[in-house]
Amino acid sequence: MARRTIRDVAAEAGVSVATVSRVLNDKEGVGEKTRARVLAAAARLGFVPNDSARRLTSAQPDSFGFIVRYHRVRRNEDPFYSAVLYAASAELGRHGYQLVPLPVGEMEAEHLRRLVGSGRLGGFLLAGPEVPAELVREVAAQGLPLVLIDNRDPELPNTPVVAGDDQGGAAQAVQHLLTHGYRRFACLCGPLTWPSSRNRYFGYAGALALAGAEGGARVVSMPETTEASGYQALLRLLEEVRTTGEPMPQALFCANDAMALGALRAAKDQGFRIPQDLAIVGFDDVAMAAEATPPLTTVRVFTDRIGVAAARVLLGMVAGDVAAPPVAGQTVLVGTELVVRQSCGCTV
Amino acid sequence: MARRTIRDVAAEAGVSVATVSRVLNDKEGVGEKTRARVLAAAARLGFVPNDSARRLTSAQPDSFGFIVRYHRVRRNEDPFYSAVLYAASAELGRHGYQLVPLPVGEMEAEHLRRLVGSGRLGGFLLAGPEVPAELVREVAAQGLPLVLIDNRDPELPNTPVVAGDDQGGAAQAVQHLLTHGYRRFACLCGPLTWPSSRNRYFGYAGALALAGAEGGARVVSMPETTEASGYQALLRLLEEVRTTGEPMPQALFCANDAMALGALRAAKDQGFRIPQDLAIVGFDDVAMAAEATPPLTTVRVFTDRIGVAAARVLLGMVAGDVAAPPVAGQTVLVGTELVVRQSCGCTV
DNA sequence: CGCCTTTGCGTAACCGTTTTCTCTTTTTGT
DNA sequence: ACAAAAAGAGAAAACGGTTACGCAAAGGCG
Repeated sequence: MARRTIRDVAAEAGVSVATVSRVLNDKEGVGEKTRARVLAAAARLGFVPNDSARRLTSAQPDSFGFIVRYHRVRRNEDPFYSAVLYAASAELGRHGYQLVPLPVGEMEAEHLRRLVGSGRLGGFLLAGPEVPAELVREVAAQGLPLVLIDNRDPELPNTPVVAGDDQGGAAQAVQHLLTHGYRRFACLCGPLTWPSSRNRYFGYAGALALAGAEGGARVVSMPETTEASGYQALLRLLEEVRTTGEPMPQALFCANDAMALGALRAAKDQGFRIPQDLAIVGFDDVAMAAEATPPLTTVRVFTDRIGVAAARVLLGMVAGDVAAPPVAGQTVLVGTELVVRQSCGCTV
Repeated sequence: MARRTIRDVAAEAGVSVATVSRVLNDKEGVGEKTRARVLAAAARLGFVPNDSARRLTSAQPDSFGFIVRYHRVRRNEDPFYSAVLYAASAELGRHGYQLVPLPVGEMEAEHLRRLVGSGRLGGFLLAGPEVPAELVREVAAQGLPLVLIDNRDPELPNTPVVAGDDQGGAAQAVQHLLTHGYRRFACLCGPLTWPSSRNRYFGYAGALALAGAEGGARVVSMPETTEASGYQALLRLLEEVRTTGEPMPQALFCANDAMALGALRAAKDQGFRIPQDLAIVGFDDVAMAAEATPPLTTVRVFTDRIGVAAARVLLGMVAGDVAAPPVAGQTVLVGTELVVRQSCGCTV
């Protein structure tokens, strides 16, 4: 079927093109009967409006950029944000927008300049804590809507943030460990400057303080959050226990599953039985978590929901698209879910 | 700075809009001096052409769809294709196109229909073996260029395919194992209907046949290629060895790192020393491979290059964009690289 | 040196929408 | 029943490019 234009629809319905346009854009000032007639004609002809022509006059943006640090994704190191990307893409697509993946390494390319320069970009989604600060500023300087995912930039105090509820999830995990009767804890995490590590630590420490657990909120912070870091972190913890003569923690809260898996390996290497000698819980619920020995109790992060939430905030920021624009400086926290397996001491 | 139009440039250069258009599109029929003058004027004004207006007349597509099975990416189960996506996106962007992520679950949405209906989509990249056949057919039925990544559909014999050199990489790995003096092998892999498992098995079996190794090309095929499958596969292999009374293999070739990691774990659980009692090599070179004990020797797959290659093939298929359109039915194999660590028996 | 073919450039129509302005028609108030 | 106001629908002018066509100047030829 040849492509139909608004004129074909007008002819088919016996009205003018202006009327068809009004009907298709839900503008008022069209009679009920005429409206129905136009709609029917459009459906009969299988009419699909031409985006380019529409954009030409209205000059509305038609896409958003999704910025993420390229090297992370490049070597299969972090599957996390691709789920966010897909979910956000689907949600924006539902509203007629496209989401363009913008790996950081390519930012300076002609592509981006054309996109921004031609006014097609309506804003940005910026994922992860490892995006260079100057890039964030450059993006912000475009004056376009910006939503941070799993990040937070002190220089952009009014930029909305969407993230998993790290603090709440961590508290939930610790509270579960407390029901097992454990009283001495340790936390293994990444740099406390990274929002996710920091918030998870806060949740852990807060829940412990609330419960009045012994020994305070012990923490081992590593420069990375990989499996290897988790392994090293446990060794370091053991070393500390040995030198200080303090009692060994009974339960370990790890800021992500990769670290938890590393700690689990290290603990087993050192002769600990898990969870009898040491309980471990992780965070994220990656695929491997369920397959560890013992299966890892962890906090599930709904990456797809984070993507959808971020997309909605962005949509709220482009004028006139959604009734309720976000409040300046707001943070949207997407709920988490405790997935109880066996590494915590449960025997399901 | 207010947005400049082609008319501004024409005025600035003292020529007509037609001439400016010709210069900007590298059409012939413009004098050298005039061309230079126009270019200078455009640069001076910071002119960026309006994509929508351009598309309105020429009706050229401006984006491509990247289709992948949604559920895989959703729960962080497969980071593989996101690297492909980003690389392809960057490459297409370099040529002025956008790449739109199209999770399979959303295919039927209004978004896709609009995209296809309004003629903006110039074709599709389709990643992975788990995309439903009827979807592939539906996409193919659009009559738009289609490139398969890590897939192959017997019903689409003339559709170009881009993939890693599974067979070559596997052969390379086996040849390396042969230099260690091993003569009895086994292969752990997923369904032999999946192109990647199948091709890796072929490379393994071929290299063995060429070397005349004992015991033929033993293989354990599992329905999945997860870490858990690898664990089970090794147990099954042991069981077979026990019941048949055949000698234990000396080296294991696994069709991906997840399975290799699982097999490694199982082997250690069964009291094998790696690599002294059993050598293991994997495929993919995921982040965890380097952190295993012992570090896993594996075949690195350049997911980013696969993305770029796929993008180039697609670009070659849209008329008039690249000089050399791909040959019908061609397959582009992206080279792999053996990463020697310690699980193969090397002591670096 | 005049005729014919190139070559270089400008004019204007067109692509498919949205939107302003205008002209009818209908509704409302008295 | 009549003027005034409101509502519905059409004509035409944008939007910012591309391109068919036409015309002038430059070059080739006998």
